[in-house]
Amino acid sequence: MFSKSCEYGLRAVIFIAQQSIEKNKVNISTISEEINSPQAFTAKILQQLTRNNIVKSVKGPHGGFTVEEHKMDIRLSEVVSVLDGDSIYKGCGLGLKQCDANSPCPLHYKFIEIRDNLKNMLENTSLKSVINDMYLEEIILKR
Amino acid sequence: MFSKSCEYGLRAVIFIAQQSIEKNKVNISTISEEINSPQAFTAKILQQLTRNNIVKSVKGPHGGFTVEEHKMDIRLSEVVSVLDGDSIYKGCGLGLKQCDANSPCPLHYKFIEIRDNLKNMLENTSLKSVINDMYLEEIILKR
DNA sequence: CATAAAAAGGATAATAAGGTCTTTTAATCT
DNA sequence: AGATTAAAAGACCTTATTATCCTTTTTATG
Ligand code: FES
Ligand code: FES
Repeated sequence: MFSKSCEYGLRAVIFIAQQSIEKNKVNISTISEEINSPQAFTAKILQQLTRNNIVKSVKGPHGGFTVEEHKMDIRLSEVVSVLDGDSIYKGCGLGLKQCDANSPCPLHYKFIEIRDNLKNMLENTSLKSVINDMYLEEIILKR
Repeated sequence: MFSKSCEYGLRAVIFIAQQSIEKNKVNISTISEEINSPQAFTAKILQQLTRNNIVKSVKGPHGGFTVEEHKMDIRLSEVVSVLDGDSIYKGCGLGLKQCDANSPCPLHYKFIEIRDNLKNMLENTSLKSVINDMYLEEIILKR
């Protein structure tokens, strides 16, 4: 469904956001431990997220990553489109160059329903709401 | 969503099935032209589908591929699991090694809903029904 | 100001996915 | 039987993704 980058990226952002709420900055080695991801690769992904203003990074001693208060409202869809582009929202399920209701592929109508559900789910899910849900039940970011 | 193999494979099977209903065998070069896919690669994919008894192949002059009458009832889910395995039906959206409601990831409940929709769609869609739908409207397999 | 901590950036390596080519096997038709 | 046609099989190549390593830059603090 998502690329590895995107999977790690989502887990990382969620972890950082959660820690930011508790006023903690977290560094890459902590992040990759807590979400069980390859450290250097995760650093690369976080660079992208930083450049796209999804997370904030601070260099130097006591530096690390945070999600700023006003960024808690961003939707998971934004994280996904930074890391995986938007082909998942727009592409044809059978790989045709363009998905278009005017000349649909055999799966078009059935597929766009699922694709749109995914899109809506990601667009309606804010980082904040994910974090809130995590306090209601034992939720994990690594296994 | 699906791998390239799976996209080409689904398109190929649908094309072959459609031709089989019209009593035509089709060879690889026709298939790859009609679904706009790389020929040699498509041949590889069809080998897999043949080994898994989804399509039937006949060598030699007037050979080619067909979908036999009694195979018209197979579900798209079978084609997908032959080509892409079943991680798409079972895997965690955030890439955890196992998806498990007992220790869910932050997206678990929202994600399994979409994943199950996809699964059901594929399990409820037979090859025959896809072909039938194609006679009702202008549907395309290449672009 | 030196030092240490941390992210950023560049280069490279490993693996997987996507794709091609050549040889072998089998069927059909003179 | 021999020529021809077509798929099967396997070796090989290419590209993209995933992952690591190492150097540079930034910055807080003693
Ligand atoms: S054309 Fe294939 S999903 Fe729309
Ligand atoms: S644990 Fe992640 S989707 Fe179920």
